[in-house]
Amino acid sequence: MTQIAADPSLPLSPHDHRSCASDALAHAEAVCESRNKRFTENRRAVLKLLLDDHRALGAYEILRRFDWGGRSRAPVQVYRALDFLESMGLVHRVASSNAYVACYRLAERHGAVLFVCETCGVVMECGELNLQSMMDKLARQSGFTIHSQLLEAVGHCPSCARAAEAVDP
Amino acid sequence: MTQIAADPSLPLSPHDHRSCASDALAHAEAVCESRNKRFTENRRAVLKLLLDDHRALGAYEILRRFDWGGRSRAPVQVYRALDFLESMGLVHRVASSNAYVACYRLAERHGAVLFVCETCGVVMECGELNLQSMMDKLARQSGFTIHSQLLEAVGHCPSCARAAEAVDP
DNA sequence: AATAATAGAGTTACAATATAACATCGCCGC
DNA sequence: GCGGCGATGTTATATTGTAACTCTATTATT
Repeated sequence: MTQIAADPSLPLSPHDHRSCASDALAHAEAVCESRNKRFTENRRAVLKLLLDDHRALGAYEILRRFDWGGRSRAPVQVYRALDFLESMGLVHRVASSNAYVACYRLAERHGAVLFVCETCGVVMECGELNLQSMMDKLARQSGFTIHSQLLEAVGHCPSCARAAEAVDP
Repeated sequence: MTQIAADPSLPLSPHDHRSCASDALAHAEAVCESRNKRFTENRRAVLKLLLDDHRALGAYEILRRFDWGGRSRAPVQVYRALDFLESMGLVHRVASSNAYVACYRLAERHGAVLFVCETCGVVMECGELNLQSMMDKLARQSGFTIHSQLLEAVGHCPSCARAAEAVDP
């Protein structure tokens, strides 16, 4: 299994996105293989759409872009693929905008800290485990048992922040 | 302005909820007063419903419980009140369940770390600022500017955790 | 290869959540 | 009183997410 830890600021810096996306796709394939799950055409197609860039897409945006080839447009299909991909740790749900973003951290199933730019929509993902363990610690102090965490911040990515600065200094 | 920092595990421990709720209501009144905002009947009524206990309610659950007195049932009204209350820091939105919970930390406008029990629905709120500043720090390292944070954990409160243990050890 | 078991796809219909747009009301300062 | 403005009331609609059921494809078993 590949175990490449992507630079968190990857989406913000210029890079060869074609290989970035194809690596992630190959990784997805490997992950499914290793867990005896089927990486079907629908699942692949949805992931591919999300891998187009480092932005989050809503389920209905995916629905629109999806090639239905004569079949009837059904949100269910998209949600099923998304649920599967999320359970495999290949995409993350962005709760603050009801959207989904491909995961480029080619590591095992994991939580994520997401930074979402409210202007351009780019999503930066950090693997910062300290936050997650602090959350765990906090929970344990009160007897809480955590099943899943949600860590997001909404704001401006560096370039949109500069642009906003320029307009409203 | 009152500045009482509630014990984060308040919702989990037996307490005089009547006074707990009425304190929060009085606080809300004071907050609005001090910021020259009107604490109208609709806003008060929605907050009162949320103050019934330490659980989150969906907007449509509030809609159902709301006393409309002849007026037509409109989600908009509920959302408007919720938006206002949230902007005043009197309620928090629980993104993981599209719901809203009253805030019992009688302090100035603030973010929150929410622990949500997926069994009984109780919401525990922590004022842990370390998490928030860690998030800020992480953001700054990548040039991100944060406007708002979303910190939630879903799991089991102590008593539901014990119950789950008993069933499935 | 035939067959049973199961996971996924396809389809229709619908539930749940949230907002747009616009008219009207009521409070506050003048 | 009146003008401005924030809040309410109303209708309609947009957006997001599931239920329920059938059918097909893949895999395991014989």
